[in-house]
Amino acid sequence: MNVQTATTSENPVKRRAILDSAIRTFAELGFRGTDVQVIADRAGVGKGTVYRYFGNKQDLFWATMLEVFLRLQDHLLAATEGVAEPLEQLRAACLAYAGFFDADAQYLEVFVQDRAEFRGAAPDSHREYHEKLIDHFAGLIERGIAIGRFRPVDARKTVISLGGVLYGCVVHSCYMDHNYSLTEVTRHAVDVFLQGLRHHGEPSEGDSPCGGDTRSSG
Amino acid sequence: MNVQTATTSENPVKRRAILDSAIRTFAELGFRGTDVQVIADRAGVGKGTVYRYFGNKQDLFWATMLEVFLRLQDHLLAATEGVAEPLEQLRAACLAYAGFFDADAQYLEVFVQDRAEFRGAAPDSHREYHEKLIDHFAGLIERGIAIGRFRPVDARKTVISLGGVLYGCVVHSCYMDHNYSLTEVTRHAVDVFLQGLRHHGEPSEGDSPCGGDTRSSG
Amino acid sequence: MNVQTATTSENPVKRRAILDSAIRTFAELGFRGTDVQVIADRAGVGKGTVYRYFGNKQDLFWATMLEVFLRLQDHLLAATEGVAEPLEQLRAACLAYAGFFDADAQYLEVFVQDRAEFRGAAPDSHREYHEKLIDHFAGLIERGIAIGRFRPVDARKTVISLGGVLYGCVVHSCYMDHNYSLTEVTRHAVDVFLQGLRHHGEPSEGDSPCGGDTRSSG
Amino acid sequence: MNVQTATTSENPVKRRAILDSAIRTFAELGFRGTDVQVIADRAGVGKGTVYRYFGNKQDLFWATMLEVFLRLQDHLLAATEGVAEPLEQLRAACLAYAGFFDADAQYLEVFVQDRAEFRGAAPDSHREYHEKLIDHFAGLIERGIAIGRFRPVDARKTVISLGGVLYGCVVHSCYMDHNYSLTEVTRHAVDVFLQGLRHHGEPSEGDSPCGGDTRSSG
DNA sequence: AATGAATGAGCATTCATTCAT
DNA sequence: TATGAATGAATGCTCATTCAT
Repeated sequence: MNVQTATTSENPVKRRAILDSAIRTFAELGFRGTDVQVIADRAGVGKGTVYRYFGNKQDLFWATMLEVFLRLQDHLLAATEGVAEPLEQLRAACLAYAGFFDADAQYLEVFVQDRAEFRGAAPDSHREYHEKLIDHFAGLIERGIAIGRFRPVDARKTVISLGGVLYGCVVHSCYMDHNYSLTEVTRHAVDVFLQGLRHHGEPSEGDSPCGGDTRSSG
Repeated sequence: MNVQTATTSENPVKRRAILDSAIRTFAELGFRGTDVQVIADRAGVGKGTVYRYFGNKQDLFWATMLEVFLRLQDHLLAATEGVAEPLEQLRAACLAYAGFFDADAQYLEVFVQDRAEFRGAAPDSHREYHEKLIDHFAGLIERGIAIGRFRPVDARKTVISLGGVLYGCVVHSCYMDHNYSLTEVTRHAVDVFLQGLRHHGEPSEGDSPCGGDTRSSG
Repeated sequence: MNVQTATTSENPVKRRAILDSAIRTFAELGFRGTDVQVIADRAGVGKGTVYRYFGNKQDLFWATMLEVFLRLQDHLLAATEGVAEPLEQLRAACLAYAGFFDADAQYLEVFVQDRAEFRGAAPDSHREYHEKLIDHFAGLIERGIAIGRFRPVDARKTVISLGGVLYGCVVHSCYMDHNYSLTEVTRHAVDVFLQGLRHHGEPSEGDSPCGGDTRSSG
Repeated sequence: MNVQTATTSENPVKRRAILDSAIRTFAELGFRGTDVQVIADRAGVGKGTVYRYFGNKQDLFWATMLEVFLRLQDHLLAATEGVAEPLEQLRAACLAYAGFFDADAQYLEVFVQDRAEFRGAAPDSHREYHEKLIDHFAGLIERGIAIGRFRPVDARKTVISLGGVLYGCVVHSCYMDHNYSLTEVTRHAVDVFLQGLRHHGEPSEGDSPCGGDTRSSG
């Protein structure tokens, strides 16, 4: 599912090593704070090799960002694979989102750096990946609406809002000394959000209104 | 409501000029990308003066961040002042949040830089401000629960989640080529979220379920 | 006779030290081969100071080149000051030209670097200095023609040719293992050239045809 | 007339391609500014091949320089082949020199780079070529003196001076905004110089004193 | 108190050269 | 023999911070 921009004979092992090193280093030091030499050292290659493979620091960062995005995407799709119910599929994706960043904080910081340094400016190729993922989940919501699970909301706008919700919860979680974990906060937000999305003709398909732990604070 | 760290005689006009210049410059160039000389130039003071007033670049940034936070806080409190209903007060605060950053993108970028560069690490003084604000809105929710407006959720966790929702919507909005404005996306998220927060014994207090434009996409 | 581009308070002593260091270093290592750090070290200032005073390496070089040009110009004008006869004045200037570069080979190499790296491209300000000097000597030749000392040649073209002759002799002198010194070769070329410039109605104003050492090779 | 340093089997076509590419690239970018990769690319060979054929960048440059020198030498000798009169032969050689560089500015820049980067330092083999050429023209002048065409000058010194004159005129020509072409300036210098070389017992062998265009400036 | 000249550590990028294939 | 991937030393320039005036 990954892309290979390799024009000439490139060693995929080295490419991967550099990318892993870049994720780690950009996450740790930030984009501006990262010395490419450090990435090279940690990847076990010469600095020149990094430039051979990725052109310059910015392109290297974008390749890094895309790599993280694709890993996230794989993670999300895998998490929703066996789930049939639209609402439960959505919830599964949301929890997978939280889990992805909770499991590896490096990925989170790469996302943050991307926003801070480039403000969403990215090669068009990246945009297309975003679009596709948005479309995927918008379709999911459309289906949920069609079968009466969701209120008749603007599906696309809802996906984008939900993206903001998820992004904000994981990124913002570092701010509070609260005892709630990243996943906990995100789960709560998702619970409430999905509850707000539900169609009101029927109170609920199960017993609990929106998942059991709404009140429990862990 | 501002803080004065001034040890000796300081000119508040100059202090304010530097702070305004810092907001503008950090927002435009980022923390690492900002040359303190530029801040000084734009403030019309010497570079040494900037260091006299704020010690070093990082402390200057934190002072800048606090200034923005306080302006946001003033804005939020002002927006909720006359509102009686807990839910409507909450909604008003949320919309004020969106409006604050929509009106001046500089504030947004300062927030983003803070997260990217310092990851929530900030002097304890800042923390206290955050805590107070969280407490304020947690109290609001508690009251809403008490009078049967909200479901019996964990108030504090809900405030923190809502903080993430708001932060995420405004910060993430730059990513999509979507036609939705920052405010629009945020309003939608807030609508859904607040709807999910409502107590279900009563369908709604007014006519519209959660604000009129849930479906409209313009 | 030097220019001071100083906009703010600059230390002329430091400026001069940097310029001297730059002449020495560019001459020794060439433009591309020169590390600005070396110039700074030899000048006894920080590298940042060099950039403060001259902006960048190229501008520093041009300032260096202009400095050398102005020193040469001073030298030429001083050498011709007391001489009345146009032809003798011209000869004196030519020998002064050779003497200037013979006395300090650094100047020569700076000229060479300028040609090699910038191919005559230079700020307009430099051009004006060149023009003025050419005009000066063209006027001299015009006068020599008017009083019958020189053949009726194109004065301006002759000055430019003579410039080439002088430049070529001093710059080219390093190529041969010949025993002739830079000055010797140049003097010979000048002798022959000036002889070719003379008006032929009168054999010579003195006894020797064009200077005594035309044949001597020591 | 070319040299073959080839130790083992070398492809002369490739060698020539590299040399042509080197002439073009060194002329365009300068010695230090030239990336050997570019030479290889333009020659259509691998970078390793360039190193196989020429050892290192400096040796490649010297081979390039020698190639240009030999082409110039061929050009000069060809131009003087049918000319009998020593003075006219000399003049023909001088004009051929100007024409050589006027026709292809690349050659000129290679010469300039050689002087700037290596200051005449070159393998002894090169020196021998220079010597031979100097001897050739010195002999010409000796003959001219013997038959009373030239004044009794030091022939060798005169050749070297003339070399400087020619070199200076062509190299220096880029400096002035004057309207004179490289050839024009050189021709004028040569006219005057040769005129100054003439024996004065006889005013002239032809009608014009030193070539027709001494005054014309077009 | 206010200033800005001076500093030098820090970093992105290039390119000559090597050597495994 | 020919190649080009890999390397790391080298260098132009920036900018946070200091301190003499």
